[in-house]
Amino acid sequence: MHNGRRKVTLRDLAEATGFSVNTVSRALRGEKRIAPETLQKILEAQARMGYIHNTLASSLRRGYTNTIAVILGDVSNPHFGVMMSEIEARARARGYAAFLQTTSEDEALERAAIQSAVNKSVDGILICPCPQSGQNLHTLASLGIPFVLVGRRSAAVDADYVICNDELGGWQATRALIERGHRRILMLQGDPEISSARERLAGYRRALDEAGIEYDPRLVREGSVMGKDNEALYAQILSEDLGFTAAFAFSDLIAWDFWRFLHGRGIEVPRDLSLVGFDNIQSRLSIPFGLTSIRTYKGRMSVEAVDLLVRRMRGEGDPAPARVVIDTALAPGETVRTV
Amino acid sequence: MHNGRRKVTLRDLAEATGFSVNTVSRALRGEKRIAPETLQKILEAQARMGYIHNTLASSLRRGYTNTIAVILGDVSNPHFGVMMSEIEARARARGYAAFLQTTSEDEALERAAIQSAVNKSVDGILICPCPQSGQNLHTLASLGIPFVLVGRRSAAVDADYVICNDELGGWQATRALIERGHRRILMLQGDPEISSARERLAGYRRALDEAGIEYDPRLVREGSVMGKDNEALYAQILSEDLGFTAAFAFSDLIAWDFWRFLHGRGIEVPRDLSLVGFDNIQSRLSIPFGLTSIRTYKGRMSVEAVDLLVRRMRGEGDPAPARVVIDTALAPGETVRTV
DNA sequence: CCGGGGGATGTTAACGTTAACATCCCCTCG
DNA sequence: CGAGGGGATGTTAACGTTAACATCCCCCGG
Repeated sequence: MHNGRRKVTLRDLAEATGFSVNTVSRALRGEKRIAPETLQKILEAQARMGYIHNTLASSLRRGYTNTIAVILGDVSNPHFGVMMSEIEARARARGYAAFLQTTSEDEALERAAIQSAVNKSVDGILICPCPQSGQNLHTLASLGIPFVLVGRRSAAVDADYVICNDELGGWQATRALIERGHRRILMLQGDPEISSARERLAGYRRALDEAGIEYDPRLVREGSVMGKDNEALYAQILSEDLGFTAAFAFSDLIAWDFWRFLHGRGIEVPRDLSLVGFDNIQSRLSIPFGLTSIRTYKGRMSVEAVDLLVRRMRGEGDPAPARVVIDTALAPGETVRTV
Repeated sequence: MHNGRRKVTLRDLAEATGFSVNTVSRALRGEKRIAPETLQKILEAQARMGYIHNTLASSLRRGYTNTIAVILGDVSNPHFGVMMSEIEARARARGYAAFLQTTSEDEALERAAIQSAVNKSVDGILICPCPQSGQNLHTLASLGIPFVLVGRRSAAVDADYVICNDELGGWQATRALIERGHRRILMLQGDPEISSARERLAGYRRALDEAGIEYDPRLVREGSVMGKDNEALYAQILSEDLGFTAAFAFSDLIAWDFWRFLHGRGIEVPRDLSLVGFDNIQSRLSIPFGLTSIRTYKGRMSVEAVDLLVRRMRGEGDPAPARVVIDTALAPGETVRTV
């Protein structure tokens, strides 16, 4: 039992073993030119004295940290929770620690998160940009630190990105409803400031076009990405008598919110309204009454994003921005009814 | 636009403005004894040259990092996702960055996570100990770095903890079933190596006792905490003809797994079996067919845990270990049927 | 027998910041 | 008018590690 009073440093080990600080450092890092018995003495002293390597000092001297920052909106959303989990695992496998920062989809918090990551000298950043993040990304790009956009892209910077095929997903969701006879489909679009919201809408429109259904802009409604405080919006929508028989929500979270709201008004899913979400966050939670959704391959996206970032940090690979788009798939559930 | 070629340091600012490094440092930190025009010149140079404060060097010199590590099993579980989100927000409000590390409920990964956190000189640690983590906690305690257990406690160390009242939760869940006429209640206990599993079982037994129902150990089954690979267990349980009409699962995640398994065997919830989970992860996802569960107050737990840790890091407060237990509540759902 | 090569270790400086201490100057008060 | 005080700034060393370079010694080959 050590009385954690003062930290044990390389110098302490050096004094205890009679070797120089440098020799101790090299021994602990596993360099070759060390006599076996020297190594043994040093390792023994390390264990006995409870030496702990100081990554701060090491990183300062070496100039890199083997750490990446992961900047996401909100890990309380299982979609991001799973993404974080997968990213962390992949990063660890590639020798990097992953540092989570959350933005609550707020531009100022995102700016602070980037700032903090850069201050900490992370070697690279994975970021799912929040709405209005153009300036932040612009700043980030000017810093010269490698970064990869995950889940959303941005017109503000010509940067690497790894996203799912949102246009396809939007098409698949809408198509699933059209095939069951729906022709007036509400779209809870989320925030059109983010690319995935715009592209899912594009897929929605393409599906309508292909089916010869006229696009009605009154059926497309914007809302907050995190789904907070959307009740007024839902009430407004119901009051307008738009005649829709189905809804496609930007995310499962928003779909649940809407579902709960409808239930409170006596409107049942799928009896009175069919519903499709996005992200398939119930992949693990899947239950017999599951929400029909669009599956995104979070594991593949995470691996691609981490590996791409690792290549950038190492200066390997094609210098042109990589654009990785991973197709989505329909995740059948029980919330779509034939009309 | 700067060509991020080389980092701009205090020395560069000093040379550019003609002041000493120390003056620049003090100016940027907002110390008082700085002439207004000096401050202005320095701030201008900072903006112009794109100076970025190096937290590594600063922390090394100052001896603290204003960072805490949060060590959890698995953020892909919304329960932990929400906890992380709440902890991060509270930590930020108290002036600390929160660093997430995940263990996958594995003792070796937990050890690595603690090691990594300590290497990074975090000022404190919040940890939800995995099964078999006794030795890890013991090591951690010997290091003298402040830490607080969150969500689970441990017999291995007499440390601060903030947990929910698992015994009460277990009682509430079981009681809810008993009140609806159930007398043979399966308990999917999870891993009895963790305190919450043991205490929820204690609550289960107390509820049975109070109702005069005999305890049948065959109805209590252990399983993996993360719920992975429990299918064989579920099959085994069904094959035993135990005559239970209800089940109480260690967590919502395990409840969902079991539910899905049952559905695959043609057994419907709640028609054929009533089901109660724990954690109420659907608080946000709540739907008309929601799982009956036990609500844990994750926001309060997070605030208590962070605030307690902050007190420890500052050396304030009662030196005796704090034991914070926050009561749970029944979260009514649709998965309990009267028999 | 001597030069050279290479393995083992030591010496020194540097990473970028901060804190303690020193200095300088000007203004005020006795 | 001189001592003293305090504001503004500079000098120096240190945080703990690592890398470049230097040194020493032993052994081998010519």
